[in-house]
Amino acid sequence: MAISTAAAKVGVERVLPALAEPTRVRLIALLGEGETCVCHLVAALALPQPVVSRHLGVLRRAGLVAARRDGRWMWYRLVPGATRLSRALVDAVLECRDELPGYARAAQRCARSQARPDCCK
Amino acid sequence: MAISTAAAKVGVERVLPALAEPTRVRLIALLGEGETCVCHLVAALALPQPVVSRHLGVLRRAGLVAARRDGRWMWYRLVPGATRLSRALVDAVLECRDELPGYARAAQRCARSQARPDCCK
DNA sequence: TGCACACATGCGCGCAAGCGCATATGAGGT
DNA sequence: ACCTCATATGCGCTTGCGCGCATGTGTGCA
Repeated sequence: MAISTAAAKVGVERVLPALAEPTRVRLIALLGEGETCVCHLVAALALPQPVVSRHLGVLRRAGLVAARRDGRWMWYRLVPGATRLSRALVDAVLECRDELPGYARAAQRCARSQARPDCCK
Repeated sequence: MAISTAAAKVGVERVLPALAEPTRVRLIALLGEGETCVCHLVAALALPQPVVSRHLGVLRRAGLVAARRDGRWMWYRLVPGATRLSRALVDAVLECRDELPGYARAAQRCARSQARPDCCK
């Protein structure tokens, strides 16, 4: 079962502010590639772990992503069809992820991090 | 010619923060009904005129709306296809405008304001 | 049970965003 | 020219947000 604090009814006015942050937009874009462990997201964005964790919490409370625990690791994924609005917004972001400043490098770092066999099993 | 300070290349990171404000989302929703004079928007939202004007400025600089002067009045409209992203975002907002808190009353006040013949000619 | 690791959260600070207020700008009318 | 009206903008203040840092929580392992 997911942890995700059961956001359920989030509402428009909570989803849009969640996407107002460049780092959070990049997180959405990265998660568009598939479920990802937090350690890889930290490596991808080259930011301190508490910063990434906080942003993930905002996205989770906005109902945009969900978390799953696997041992000591947490895996985050996009929530596919939370709301029509959130679906449309996420799709819009994913469609233009190549325009995001620094996204290419982040995705590269994310892939490199996932390739290392010494983390997340 | 429109006034709109030529936003041209706006970018994702500027469009999304512009939509992070509930008042600005309601403005987008109202303008989805068609070109509207500022005085009607002020009446619709029941907010001080400088507040509305400021939010319109943010939306204009984000490339989401454009302004046209008609005598002493300013008419604002949605910019249809500024970016694929902005189009998708605006469409998403328009599709869920009925979920916006207080939007129904605002639209009603906007219609009433437009019905009065003693303003905006 | 004690430690190590991965992640989340409380606290304090600095900065940017929004608002209220007054004022500037631009257009029309007399 | 002067005044009026509609809208935009400068200023000071308050509030919220994001960050750095330290610490708490949950899990696996010995």
